[in-house]
Amino acid sequence: MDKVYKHQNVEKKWYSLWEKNGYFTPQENSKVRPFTIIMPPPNANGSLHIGHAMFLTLEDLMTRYHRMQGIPSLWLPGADHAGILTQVVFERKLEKEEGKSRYDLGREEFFRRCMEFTLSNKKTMENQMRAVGASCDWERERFTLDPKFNIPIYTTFVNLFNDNLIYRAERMINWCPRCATALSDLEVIYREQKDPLYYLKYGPFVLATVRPETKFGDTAVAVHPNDKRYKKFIGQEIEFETLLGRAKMKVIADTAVDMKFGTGAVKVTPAHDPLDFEMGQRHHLEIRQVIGYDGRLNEKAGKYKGMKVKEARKVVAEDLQKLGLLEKIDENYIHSVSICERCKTIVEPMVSLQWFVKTKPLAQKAIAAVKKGDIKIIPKRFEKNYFIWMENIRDWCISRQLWWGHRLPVWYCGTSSLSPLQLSMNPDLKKMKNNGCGEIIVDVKTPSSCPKCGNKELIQDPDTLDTWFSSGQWPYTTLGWKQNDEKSSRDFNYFYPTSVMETGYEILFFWVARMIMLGFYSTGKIPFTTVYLHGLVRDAFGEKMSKSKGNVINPIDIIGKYGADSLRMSLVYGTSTGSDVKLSEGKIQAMRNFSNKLWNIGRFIRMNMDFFLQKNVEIPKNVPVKNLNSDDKRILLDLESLQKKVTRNLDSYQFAKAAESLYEFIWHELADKYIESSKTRLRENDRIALGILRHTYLESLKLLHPFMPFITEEIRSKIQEEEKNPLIISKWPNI
RNA sequence: GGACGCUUAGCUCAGCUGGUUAGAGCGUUGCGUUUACAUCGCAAAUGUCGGGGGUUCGAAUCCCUCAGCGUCCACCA
Repeated sequence: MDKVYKHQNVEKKWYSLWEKNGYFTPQENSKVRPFTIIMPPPNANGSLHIGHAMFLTLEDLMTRYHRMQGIPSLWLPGADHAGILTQVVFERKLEKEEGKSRYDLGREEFFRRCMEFTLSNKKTMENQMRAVGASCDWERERFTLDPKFNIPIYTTFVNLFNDNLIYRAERMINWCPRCATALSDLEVIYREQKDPLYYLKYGPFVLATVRPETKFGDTAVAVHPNDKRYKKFIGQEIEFETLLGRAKMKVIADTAVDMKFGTGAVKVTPAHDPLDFEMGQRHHLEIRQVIGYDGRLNEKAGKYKGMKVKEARKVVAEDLQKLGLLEKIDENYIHSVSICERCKTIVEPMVSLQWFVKTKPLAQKAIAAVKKGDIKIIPKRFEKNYFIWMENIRDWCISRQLWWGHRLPVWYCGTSSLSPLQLSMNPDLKKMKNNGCGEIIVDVKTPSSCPKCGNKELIQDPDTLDTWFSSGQWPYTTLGWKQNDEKSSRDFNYFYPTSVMETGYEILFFWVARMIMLGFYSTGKIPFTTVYLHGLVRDAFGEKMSKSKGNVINPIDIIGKYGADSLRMSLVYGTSTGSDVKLSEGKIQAMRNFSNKLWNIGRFIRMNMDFFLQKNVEIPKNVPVKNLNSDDKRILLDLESLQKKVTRNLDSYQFAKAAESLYEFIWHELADKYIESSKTRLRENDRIALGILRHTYLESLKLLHPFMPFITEEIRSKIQEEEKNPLIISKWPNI
């Protein structure tokens, strides 16, 4: 054995041995309830980052622990096509490397290239997951955009539609002009910034707005019904000067108006503001769209047509000033603007015909499942977040004008049913002659003809589904729901509902909440019984890791330098559930040192075993029961309490505590104390000392194996030749 | 605006249901190489446990309050 542990020589060797021997594939046993984790599928548009290493470590740890307990344990790996994110990443790459846009390639070619890109990333990531030591069942590996998932995903869509839980409607949505798609509320983030607040003269009123460029879409002025200042105007029509000549506008009263803000009177632009849209609905106001989907003003803005929003804002304000219609500007107004989560472009609220999931009825059951305790969220404090969000949930816009994703299972008979947006974005469809009756067909299978008029030339909705609509069904689609083959239904019946959903707290709403809603809806069962949430991995100073800050710790580099075991241990040790983890190279080094300590204990034992062999002293295979001295008794007692502690901690998801106890025991009890005190005894060929030492060490290796699988496997093979089974399938101590 | 979390040694954090001199790792300082390991061992130093108030025989630990930091949610023109 080398003086220093060299992970480079051992990690690959053990991984391929485990994989080749099929240890990752559970042996089904109808008498035992399995342990199942569905891996949160990493987005296949880059390579493995430290966040992935985090969940891989935790999930592997749980899987290995249960596997060693003799429970059929399935950890099902996968990859996510990650709709909008991958499209954005790939579009950037295309622009950078070839100077092309997606429109240059055309839809089919773009999809094909994007698939090529995704599959190649996916392959890289799979090997990187192997390097971390992930003992997942590759035979059951899944990919969200695999065509075989079309049927289950479409089935859910069709069922929801038939139950009136999916509907198509013209609603206010978030529009990203850069990505050219609608976004759900969750895909929008807010950024605080300072913008001028303009006070505009509207006849007898002065109105405050940050968006003078939308004034061409104004269809009313609103005041609070109790506002004494404006009471006399309510219900009247005022006439006043504008940039495009004289205009008339109704004055409405609505309680949504805050009397204390600005002048207490507000311009109402139903087409471009969510609050105004709602007011518009209540007062039956015209929705006058003045900003196009390209982020530019349209013909309704007269001479300002074609200007981008930002430019128009400036010019309009200047022109208003010239005409004396601008009373004042508050330059220090701070408010939050909504931006696209993926490309950081400012999002335009727009009224658009899209598809929505009616979430309230789905949320009720999902809330109840957690309230009743059928699903447990760890740490518990996140339950409150979950409840608050679920109780205030809004309908979910699931149609995207992207090319990368699942097409909607919706067909139109003729072009008349397509939305104006879809027609403008798809020139081919616009060119088509409208030769249908307008029927809308929602079906799992592509319909051959219109059931109403028999037309055979149906048009599939060009939109794609929100990526979370498919990943929200991940726990049951991966296990073969609606796959109609024997193995799939066996898997579904045996492994579903799954045991633990382990993921980052940042996707509790995006993903976990939707899985609970859709899982319940589609299968009538909860998708998992426990949700375990881990924190974000940050740098040593608590800063978020990012390429621009240069503080990124790349797990693959770390594995090359210190080994996967050190990385894994450093992601578990000294952390607390659901809290962010601070990681530094120093911490990883500390764990590498621990690996080396562990290695040298093994080396010390091996060395003594060799001395015994040379001297023809029999090496004890079992723990001697007689003639134990106080050191022996003490270490055995400590070992027993360690076994209990680690088991208890793992059962209660206290992984850090388990790791810390192991570290403490192995280094400071076994190495520092027991080994030191046994040295003289070993020199005198004391078989008891070697027997206890070896036994204690081998038992510790078992307990440590889920945390540090490679080194434990390697050392055990060196000091326990008589055992043919590797540690990965060894028996966890019965306590 | 609402919710949640954090504030304990130079740094990163344990201290759960209140009870002897407040702990660990890293770092610092001193000493050390006998059958493993210098990626090591032994030893030492360092804290009015964010401020204030309360409950209690007793509080880092429970309650109230203030402050700072962080995160999430929300349609503040």
